[in-house]
Amino acid sequence: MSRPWTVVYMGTPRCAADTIERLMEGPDPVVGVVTRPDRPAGRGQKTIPSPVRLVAEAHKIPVITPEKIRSDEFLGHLSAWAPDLIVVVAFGRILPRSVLDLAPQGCMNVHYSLLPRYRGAAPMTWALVNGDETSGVTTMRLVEQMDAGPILLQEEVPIAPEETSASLEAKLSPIGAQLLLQTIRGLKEGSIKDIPQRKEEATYAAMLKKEDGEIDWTQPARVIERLVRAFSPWPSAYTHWRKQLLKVYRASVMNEKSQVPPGEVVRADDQGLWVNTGDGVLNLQEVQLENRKRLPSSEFVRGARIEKGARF
RNA sequence: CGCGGGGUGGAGCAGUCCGGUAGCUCGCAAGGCUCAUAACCUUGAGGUCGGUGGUUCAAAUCCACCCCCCGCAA
Repeated sequence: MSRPWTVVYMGTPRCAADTIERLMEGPDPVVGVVTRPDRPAGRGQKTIPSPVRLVAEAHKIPVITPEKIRSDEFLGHLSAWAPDLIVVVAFGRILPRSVLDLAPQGCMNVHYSLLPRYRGAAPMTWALVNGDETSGVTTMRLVEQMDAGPILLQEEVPIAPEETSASLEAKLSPIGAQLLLQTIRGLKEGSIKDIPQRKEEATYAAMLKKEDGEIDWTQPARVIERLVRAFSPWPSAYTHWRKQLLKVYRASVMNEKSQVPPGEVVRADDQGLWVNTGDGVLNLQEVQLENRKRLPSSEFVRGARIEKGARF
């Protein structure tokens, strides 16, 4: 096999952290890491380092957290590291031409969808919202246009019936890491060739907005159930009850119809919280009222004194 | 100093404003009923009301500080 490639890694969240750990088990040394600056997070604006930063520091790899991607300072750092290859996983920033062209082997990206479908920030979530039966992971070369570069390798992964964004991410993350190693190996061997994306088949997975999680009770039960799964655990599907936010973490479609208006409680007992929708009854199985703990709905019902006829 | 809500038998909650017998829906135990049951009836056990200090004849309740949990925001 040919000589190792030095790699600079860019990424931020949990799945990117898992991936760099796997990458470091491979033959190619990670010589530098770029991640988002520590941000105030959680209550009391405590500053939290990104998951990728924690991993990098634990392995004593140099880390930079540039505020500006388009700066000479940033380019200077990258050049000093002189990477053969730049790997980008869920970094959350668009890279300029100058960065894309910096490494001899270019920039490679791991994306959690079967491109060209679901280009963009939240591919797994939107695949679940749409009720897709499969998702997947793609490695590709980065180009200036977001997620539009040539595909290197791709692996399809089935979506389980009760899949949530959290479970799908946990599933795709190691597969992506594996695919990344495989891609690098293949590129060295010359066994992989670029496959241009069919841009006419491209779809876009927009960044999630909180309001996207608001439940429209006139929708079919199965559509709402998918929304609940897709937005679990973040940003979560929600509705309102007595002027308070009620998050819904788990729901299941009941084989039952009701004549009451959509959003009305059909039944509330130790079997859960049954609510009518546009086309049938949905059982909210796990909920969380504002300021309270996340609970099985049977327990929520006990304390909240919510009854048949209540409206969301 | 980002904003806000909460901690009450094993679970989920009410009671706190206006201090005075520890309450609700469940769970648990025993007994009853029943062909039978996760159903129903009766009875019972189980609590230093997050902690410490203060005010008071008297504190779950009022005051001060501390610990823990959560929603918003990011």
